[in-house]
Amino acid sequence: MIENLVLKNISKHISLNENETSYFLSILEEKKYAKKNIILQEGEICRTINFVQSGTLRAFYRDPEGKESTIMFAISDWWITDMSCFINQQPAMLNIETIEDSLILHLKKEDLDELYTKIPKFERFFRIIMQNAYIREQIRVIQNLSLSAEQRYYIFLEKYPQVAKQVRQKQIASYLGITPEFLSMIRANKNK
Amino acid sequence: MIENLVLKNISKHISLNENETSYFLSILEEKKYAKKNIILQEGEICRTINFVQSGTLRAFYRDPEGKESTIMFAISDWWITDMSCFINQQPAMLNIETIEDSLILHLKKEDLDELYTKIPKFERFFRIIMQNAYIREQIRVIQNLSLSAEQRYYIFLEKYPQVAKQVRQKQIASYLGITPEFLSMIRANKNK
DNA sequence: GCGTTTTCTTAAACTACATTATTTTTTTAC
DNA sequence: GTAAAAAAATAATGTAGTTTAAGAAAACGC
Repeated sequence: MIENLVLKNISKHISLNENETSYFLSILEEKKYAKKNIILQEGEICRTINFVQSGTLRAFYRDPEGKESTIMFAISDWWITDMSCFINQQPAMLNIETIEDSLILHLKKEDLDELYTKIPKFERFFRIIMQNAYIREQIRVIQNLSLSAEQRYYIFLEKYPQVAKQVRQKQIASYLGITPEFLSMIRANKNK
Repeated sequence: MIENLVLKNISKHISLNENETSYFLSILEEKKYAKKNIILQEGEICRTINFVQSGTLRAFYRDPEGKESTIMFAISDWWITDMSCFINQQPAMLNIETIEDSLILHLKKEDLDELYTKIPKFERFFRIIMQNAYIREQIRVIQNLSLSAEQRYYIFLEKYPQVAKQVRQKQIASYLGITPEFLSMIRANKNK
């Protein structure tokens, strides 16, 4: 069944009865995207938080000169959005694109706000999701400040081996904050 | 009254009745610290999340060679902890020190867990706190990846003018991920 | 208030990573 | 399956930020 994965994801932190489950499922909108589709474009209001049923997504910032910085990858079982713009319902800073064919569940801001009041347990669920996201970003900041590009690359490979297989090297480079050319040099050095 | 500030902080996102208020206050432990005191040392279990009534705090990572990276500053009205180690009740990666004489309210992990079950509104409160922290860190990652040290410095000055006045330049440099010498050069350039 | 310690500044030499350009390899489109 | 496009590798040159060192200014301890 299609909904299994998101319910399993929810059940890691809270448990729902039948009514709650069916209400929750009723506010999700499922959409299929082919690979290389933009699901959120910078400037556009970011209306949904998104659960990846299957596929691979990438969120990235594009600076005024066109240089891309990858902010996060999301694979099956992850939540992804431009959180800042989703919460404030403002034009997105980030772009989110599919890297593989993907099946996404969209949850609208207004439906989430209603969900919090109808089923307060979801406050707990998203408190934990936000907490984990904060911890992840904080660790990334520490690593960006204290480690060399080479160290960050090998940590990335260890931490996200699945992602590393699915995405282009230039996208990994842009996640690490280096050029594809320099990542290429790092990889060439490993045999020395 | 001493407790006013934390109650005002809470009331930004949820409202408490009298019983709830007094229960919440009863689990906070207030402590005074002189300037340059360590309130959390790396390696020690991080048992509390901390609210700054007054003063200034700094959380930093010290790498094996002794180089420090400032992860965050906290002034009056902010919450601060080593979130990763607080949540998992593990040895801290970070150190937290006072930069000025400070008055801190400590909230223990076990009391917070109980608070969530006794007054579920606090799930909402900390959901919002975590969400804001996540958004802040994500924006910091974007800026670290896409901007020069000079640009990051001027953004820091604009965003945290209060902090900038209270902390040493070498601490700002370690927040930006550059050496104090290079920050000094950036500042010298501003007149050119 | 004064000596000591820490921080800040300046400057020269150095390095991690960027840029540009070219070639080779992989992916994509039909 | 093959041509075209995109990505990856390699290498030379360039630069943002580091390191080291030394002097000046500010903060600290008593």
